[in-house]
Amino acid sequence: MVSLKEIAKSCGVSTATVSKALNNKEDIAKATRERIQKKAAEMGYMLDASARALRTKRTYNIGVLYNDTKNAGLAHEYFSSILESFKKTAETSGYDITFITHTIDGKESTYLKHCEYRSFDGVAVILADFTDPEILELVHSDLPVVTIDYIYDDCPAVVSDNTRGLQELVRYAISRGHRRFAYIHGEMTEVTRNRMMGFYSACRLEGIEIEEKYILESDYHDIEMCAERTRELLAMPNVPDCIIFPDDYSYLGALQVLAEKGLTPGKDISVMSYDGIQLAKAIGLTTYEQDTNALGRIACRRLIEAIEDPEAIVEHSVVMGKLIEGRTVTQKQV
Amino acid sequence: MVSLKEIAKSCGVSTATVSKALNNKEDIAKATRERIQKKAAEMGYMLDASARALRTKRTYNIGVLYNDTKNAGLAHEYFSSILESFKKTAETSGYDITFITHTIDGKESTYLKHCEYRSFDGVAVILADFTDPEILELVHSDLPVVTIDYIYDDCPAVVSDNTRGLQELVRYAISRGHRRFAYIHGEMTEVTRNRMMGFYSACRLEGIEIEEKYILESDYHDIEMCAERTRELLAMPNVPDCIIFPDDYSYLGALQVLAEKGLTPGKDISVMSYDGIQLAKAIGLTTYEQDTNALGRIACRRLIEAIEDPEAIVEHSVVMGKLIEGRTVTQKQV
DNA sequence: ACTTTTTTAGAAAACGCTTACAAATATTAA
DNA sequence: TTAATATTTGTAAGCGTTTTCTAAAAAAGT
Repeated sequence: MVSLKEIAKSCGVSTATVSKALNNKEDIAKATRERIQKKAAEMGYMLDASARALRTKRTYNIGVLYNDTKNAGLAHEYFSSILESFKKTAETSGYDITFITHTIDGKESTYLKHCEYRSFDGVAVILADFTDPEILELVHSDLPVVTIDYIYDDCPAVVSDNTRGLQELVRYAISRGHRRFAYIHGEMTEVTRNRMMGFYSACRLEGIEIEEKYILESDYHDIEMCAERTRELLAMPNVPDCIIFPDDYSYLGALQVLAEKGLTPGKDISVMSYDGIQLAKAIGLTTYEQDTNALGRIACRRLIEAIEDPEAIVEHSVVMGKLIEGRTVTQKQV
Repeated sequence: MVSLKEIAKSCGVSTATVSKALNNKEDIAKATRERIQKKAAEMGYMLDASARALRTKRTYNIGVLYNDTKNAGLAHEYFSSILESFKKTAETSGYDITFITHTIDGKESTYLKHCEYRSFDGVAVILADFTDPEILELVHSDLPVVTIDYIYDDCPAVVSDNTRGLQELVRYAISRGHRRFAYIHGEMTEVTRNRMMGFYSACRLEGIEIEEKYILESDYHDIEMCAERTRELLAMPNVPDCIIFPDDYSYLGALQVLAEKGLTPGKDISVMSYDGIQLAKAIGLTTYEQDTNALGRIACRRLIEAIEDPEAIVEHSVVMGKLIEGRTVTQKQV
């Protein structure tokens, strides 16, 4: 490719001058600047990211980490949708996105090492086992890090208001006359704990008793397991009148089971879930939509702030979602 | 970070020697090599990718391009699932994945420029408007490129056997007694053309007449539009007995419409679609599963071949899918 | 013991860029 | 006009690697 040197030669100036001209530095005459920029464009000049990075210690490259081993990874719409919005925001700020792995040169390594190798300016941890020592190491390094849906005290985080989400769902169902809830929740992560807090507190506030047997653990994004739990639930003597599922996607498992039993959601039984992915809207599922767009955007902004101003105060942002009123919660007569 | 120089000092050798030792070059004594490697590990040395790239012109970084403006982008399970498998393969071969954009430094640019800027070793074009001049420019540059589901003569490609896929679907439905087909297909891309070829040829071979009015154009991944087309179809005087939809996801739109009309798929009417995403399996949809795993893996292998051996012959691989027999195609009495 | 060959290590340049500092030129002040 | 100041350009070093070529040391042949 054509380099600074060639432009310098062609313009009869030094490479320093060319560099300054192309970077719009102030200590260069306007006429020269323009002449050089024009020439550079003509010659099809393109900056070499490696060379600049080597010199400036800035890569304008952000590492994105996810290690959702168990389930869907990228295929999880929640994740991909956050990533998409993160990427867009990064793009307009001049940053690129590279996936973090823990292999370097085909050899096993650690996340942190990989980040050092690539000299990422910062890192976003989006969907991960936040107790993984390798991730802890990364988070506690001096690299700027932002986490999504998990809070470490010392680094910026963007979280969804999971507690409020479940509160709203429960209150909505109560307002439509439901009293006997079941909650099939996801695996016991921080997110789940928050949701359960919302669930219990809303019930208590409304004076509703929760029988423990109606609280079942499943997994996020796991259609099979969710189907199984639903089957268990429906086999109980006193079937609840409203079931809350871990997420929209896993609800698809339940959908089948309900059909088998001849139950129509929104008529014979009420169901709600969480996420608000497109699929949910398509099938009219009542759910709580996470604002993945905001999550990605804000996370990216926070990270870039942290990168560009190391003294920036660590902030934890909470992003509100909204109830999507589908057709799966019946209006009961009182 | 600790650099070659510091290891050199600490070991009392030159940086050249350290470099050779760490790269397992032959012209270094085994004892020194081991001593240096040990020391490097102790000191927590990590290679600097920028420096190496600057010197060697190899970044071990692959650019991935998708520009699915209209619809889902990353959220498309077909895409994310290919990407996931591509990424895994790249990882084990020592390559990282970075998204290609057409902004550099926050300013509009072109895909090709961005690739030059980042010095990608190669590029994968996965989901894109393959007629976009910017993409053509990229593909016809001298960068190694692999395309997925689209073939340019002069660069390696991995494609799904779309023609065969539709043939199998049609033949399956025919074997179960269907004769009156409707096909709501996606927008007119190469993929769609291939699928239609499969559709028409299978019908012809089985001596089945296709009425043009039963062939409707919709979009991939567009629930709304698919619902609308389905509605149109169901309003026709002679409702077809088997409808083929663009893809599993958009079928969700049809699902609603069918329910409205009181039609149960697999009982009152038969439906099939394409992709074989998890969702389809969950709801028992008869579909043709694309082997996204193989698509991603093979694409990555081809690309790395092209990168590492510029003389490698250009190969186009076709990946077979398989029919997923769900519960949405009835068995008719003859 | 002396040459020849092989093995091992180092010196130095280069990759493309930025930047502190010095130098040259133009502008203004006195 | 001359000195002081402001503006513009250039010099050169350095970022962390790799690599070619040279040199020294060790091993092998005579």
